[in-house]
Amino acid sequence: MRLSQGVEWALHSCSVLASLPPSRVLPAAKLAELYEVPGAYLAKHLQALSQAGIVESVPGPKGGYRLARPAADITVLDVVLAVDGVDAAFTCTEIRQCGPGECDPSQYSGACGIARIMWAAEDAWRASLRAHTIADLLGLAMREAPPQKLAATAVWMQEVIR
Amino acid sequence: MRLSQGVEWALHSCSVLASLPPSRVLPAAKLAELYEVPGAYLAKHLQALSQAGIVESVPGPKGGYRLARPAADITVLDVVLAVDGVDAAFTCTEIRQCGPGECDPSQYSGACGIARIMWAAEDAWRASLRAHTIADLLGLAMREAPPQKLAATAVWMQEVIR
DNA sequence: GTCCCTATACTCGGATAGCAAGTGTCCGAGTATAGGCGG
DNA sequence: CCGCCTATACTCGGACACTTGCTATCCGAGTATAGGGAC
Repeated sequence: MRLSQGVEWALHSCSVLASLPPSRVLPAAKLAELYEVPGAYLAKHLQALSQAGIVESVPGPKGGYRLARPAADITVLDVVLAVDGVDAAFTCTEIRQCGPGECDPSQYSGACGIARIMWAAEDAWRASLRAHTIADLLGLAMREAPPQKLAATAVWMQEVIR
Repeated sequence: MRLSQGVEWALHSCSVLASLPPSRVLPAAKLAELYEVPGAYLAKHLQALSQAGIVESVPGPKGGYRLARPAADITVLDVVLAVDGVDAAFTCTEIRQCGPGECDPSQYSGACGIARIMWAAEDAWRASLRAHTIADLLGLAMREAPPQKLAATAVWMQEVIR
């Protein structure tokens, strides 16, 4: 089980967008520059966030991205599902119904026990991610990043802000 | 995030192996027949379980696989990690250190906040899987499968058992 | 001087190649069995 | 009749193609701005 690289980028990007003044936007190219990642590829993930209604885009010059709602109303789970897809990691193919003594599917009450356990674990994973918001991420970064880094980022952002 | 198909097969296979009489074995080909899956591919996953010390193999005619320890001592997590790999789903590439104002890594105290949250969620997922054993799976199957299916499987197993 | 029009440049958005990992298959190494042979 | 030897057949184990999905990139559609011209 492996999580897409884009999840990390998307979470960091949302954290930065959360620090923008209201109604200001930041282009994808600048975000890519901030993290030294391929701009065109980061744009693809921001597109996914846009379609999920997490960020909204402003076209044209002076355009860019901003959060679509308050950072405290966006959970980490929202971002992860938007980038990585909403499908469950475990898919039950009902192989319990194969082999000797095949019965009518109606004979089985409820889902396969193995699937229930796997899905319960995923629910625990989702619940843990749902317990944190983008606002939490920004708070952590503000509190734990080196002061020198915070200052440099603030200066840089003043220059590229729209 | 997507879990390998082999995880489902491995869990079902372990559940069946748990129902074997002591010291008896079942060949991979018979397990594949029971679930109507490609035998050679299932063998690949059983190999992974063998290397992880979850099942042990008996070579030669009358050979096959059996659990390496009591079913109650094998957690679902053990099987999942053996088949899918032990690497964390989320990998932190420390992109927080990139961009303007780059500092010495020693300036950062502890892991990135985003990584901590993602890893905590994975811990919750692992804990949920660790709470169930192969013995639980067998119990569920015995209790919930249609009686007709249970009987047919028991007959089939008497024929192919080693 | 002011207003309007046009050309420009910059943004997002989706469609297009490349590559790694999961998927599926095959053949070789090793061993317990079954049959034949000798005593 | 009993024991030993050999050939056999069946098992696991690792090495080899193929497909799906993630990774990375490019070009076209749309818009706000800036400059120039007309009034």
